[in-house]
Amino acid sequence: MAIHIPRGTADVLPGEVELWQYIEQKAREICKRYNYREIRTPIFEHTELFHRGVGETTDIVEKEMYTFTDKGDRSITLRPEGTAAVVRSYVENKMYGDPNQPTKLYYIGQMFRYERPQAGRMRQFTQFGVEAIGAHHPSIDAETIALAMRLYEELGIKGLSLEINSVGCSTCRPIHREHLVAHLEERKEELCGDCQSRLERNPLRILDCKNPTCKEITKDAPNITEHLCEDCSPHFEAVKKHLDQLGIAYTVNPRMVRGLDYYTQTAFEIMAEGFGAITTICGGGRYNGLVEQIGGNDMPGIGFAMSIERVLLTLKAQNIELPVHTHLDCFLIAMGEAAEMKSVELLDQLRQHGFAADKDYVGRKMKAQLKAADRYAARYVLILGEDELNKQVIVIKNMQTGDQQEVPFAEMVSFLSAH
RNA sequence: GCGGUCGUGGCGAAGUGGUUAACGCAUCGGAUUGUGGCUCCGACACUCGUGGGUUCGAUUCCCAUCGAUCGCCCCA
Repeated sequence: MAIHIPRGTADVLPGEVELWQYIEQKAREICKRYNYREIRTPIFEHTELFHRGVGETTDIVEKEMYTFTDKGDRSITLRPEGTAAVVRSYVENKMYGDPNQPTKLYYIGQMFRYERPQAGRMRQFTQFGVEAIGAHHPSIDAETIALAMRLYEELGIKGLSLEINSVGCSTCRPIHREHLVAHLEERKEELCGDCQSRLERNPLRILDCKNPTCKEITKDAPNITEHLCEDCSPHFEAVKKHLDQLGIAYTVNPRMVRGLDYYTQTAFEIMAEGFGAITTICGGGRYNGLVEQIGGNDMPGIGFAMSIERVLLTLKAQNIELPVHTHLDCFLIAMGEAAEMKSVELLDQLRQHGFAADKDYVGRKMKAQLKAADRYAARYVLILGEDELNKQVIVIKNMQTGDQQEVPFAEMVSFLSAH
């Protein structure tokens, strides 16, 4: 029996991988312009990192992690997200000591979460993420949001919408939490089962529940934005002003609560019209307590992550063709054994001069070889038979025009370079 | 973790409790001894997801399982 790919994973095959490369290249480009530099951290980390970083009560930590014990009896976890690891590295490598602050980093890499797969949700998926650590200024909040939005725009994605919120900080959140719990306690019995348990553990999340009854109950519940403290409130206002200045449209969604515990103040999501039930293609926010949580000093940070898979699904749903071209410059056809021998030398020459070139390896007839050249979208077919070999020339055929001419071996490369 | 739909050649897709399981695309060959994209002809290939059950007989019916896919939850 054949062995099957594990559930929730996918092979990226030639034909599609070019799209990945294009998006990754675009992401790297834009990061360069915004002065973010790449960081590569391990695929696995000590489990403890995510417990402390992401939060004990989150779904990710509670039920979605790939955790195992290694041969040294360490608890290891395949990273479910990128931020905790980047922050760990920031602290471990003392990046706060670098005079260039904030530390602006980006990553592109595989993440792992044990979930039921569906459109846009895989067990192994790829995130492009950005982190700016060491600055509290609202302009950096706006900048990270802008970076994501500009990338989508440059890829041609339409129907983008940005939702923002402030989830407060350790000063204002407890106050809001009190108000919220007091409001919800009155109708506790009517809440859905999930929300009843959330009431004690993470009441903020009830605001985000999709259950109609819960929605009704939370309709006039106090919003966090009403309780923002003297630090958070002006910060949020300033972030909005900066977005206005950048001409980036947004809506404030006071109900948006992100599912990772480390978020403080700014939280945002970018949605796109597209595929299936999932519309969020980017999520992020500020995490001012995280560096300390992971053992560093008191440093603020902000970042986002987007799934390349979801970007691809969105592009596909919107019928957007990325400008990726796969073609061959030259396809060599040799007739007869002597010509075949010479042709491998010529083929190697072409490759050394930078041409993408190939030949037939399975003994096809000339007609079939021309068809193969067509399939490879070859610009030129080079034909070498007995006659040509004797005359030390090769026939170069332009596949678009059909024109062909004999060119001496010595002039083959310069002829092709000139065309 | 819960629910819906679905598993037949490389791909797409019919179909039946009973000898050789349609067809289309693709591939290879020929028409056209060394010239592609069109046309015609021919050829090739299938454990009918896996395991078990019912039956004289199962790809078909039943059960289980695995997988795919979509949705819920959650998230990117």
